[in-house]
Amino acid sequence: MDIAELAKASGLPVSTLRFYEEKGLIQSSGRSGLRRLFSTNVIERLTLIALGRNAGFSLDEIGAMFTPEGPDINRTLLLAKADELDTKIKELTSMRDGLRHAAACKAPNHFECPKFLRLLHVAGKNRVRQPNKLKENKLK
Amino acid sequence: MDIAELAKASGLPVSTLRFYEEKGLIQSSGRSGLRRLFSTNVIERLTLIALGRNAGFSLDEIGAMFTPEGPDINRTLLLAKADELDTKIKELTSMRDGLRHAAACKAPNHFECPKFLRLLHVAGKNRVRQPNKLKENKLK
DNA sequence: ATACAAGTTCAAGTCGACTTGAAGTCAAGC
DNA sequence: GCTTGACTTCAAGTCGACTTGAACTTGTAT
Repeated sequence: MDIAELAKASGLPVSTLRFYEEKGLIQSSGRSGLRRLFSTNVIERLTLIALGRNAGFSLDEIGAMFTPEGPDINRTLLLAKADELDTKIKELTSMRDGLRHAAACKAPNHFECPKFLRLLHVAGKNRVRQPNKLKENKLK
Repeated sequence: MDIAELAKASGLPVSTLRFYEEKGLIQSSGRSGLRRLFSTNVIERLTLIALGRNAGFSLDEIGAMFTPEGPDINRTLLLAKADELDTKIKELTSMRDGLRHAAACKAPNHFECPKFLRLLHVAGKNRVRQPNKLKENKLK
């Protein structure tokens, strides 16, 4: 399929697809004239990239998980990333509970509520920078 | 306390603290000459900001959760954010399972493994941009 | 043959979240 | 009274992840 079809199928702008190809995250299976041709499996790959981004991994990190540079360097990396996710899941869970509690709490301000403060101190490590919202493109 | 102490206590660079103050995310309780003075409760606030960032919220979103602009606009917002987190937690969980499986799987490549593909398709929405790692500053 | 929509390249621009640099202020120690 | 070091402001720079624009090529449709 051509780049427009892939864009449609993946929900990503063509500019992003070209950008990802340049970065080596996906590859076109050939050209018809100038035009890139993609096989359908890149859709899966794009989904995986989206998942990784959503999980907070950078494009470079995602790229590293794809390419099997060594024998099982990759395997180790994947497990390390899975562990990172475990940590993050715990953090998000306390954050979520904290928000729910904050919304329900009677205390004049949350910093006076002991329950909130407890939640707040449970998490309190492993901070990661991460800005920028995607502007409305759903995959699938 | 002065800005250097706060930096030490929070693990954040002073440049970040000034930046956050400019953005209205924290406030100094006064000045001694030119120098900002902070009360210790900003540490809690900074922890909260860190948590929010880690959860994928932008500084503006975090700011919105703090300021009680209306009567219970805030409450609604907090609950909405909590729901976003629920979604994200589910996604991260499948991602984590996917990674663990991928690390263990015998299939020649993961796209040929049905279990992996199933996991892959379970999540597949709600993508969010988010780059940039923090360069080693632990809070607390 | 000719237009045109959709593809292409490459350079430059944008956005959020900070960081860095230049230039100035000021209390404390010599 | 002068240096020093920690603070200050304000403008500009950086980084990742894309997006946009200008200029060019090409396969179909008239």
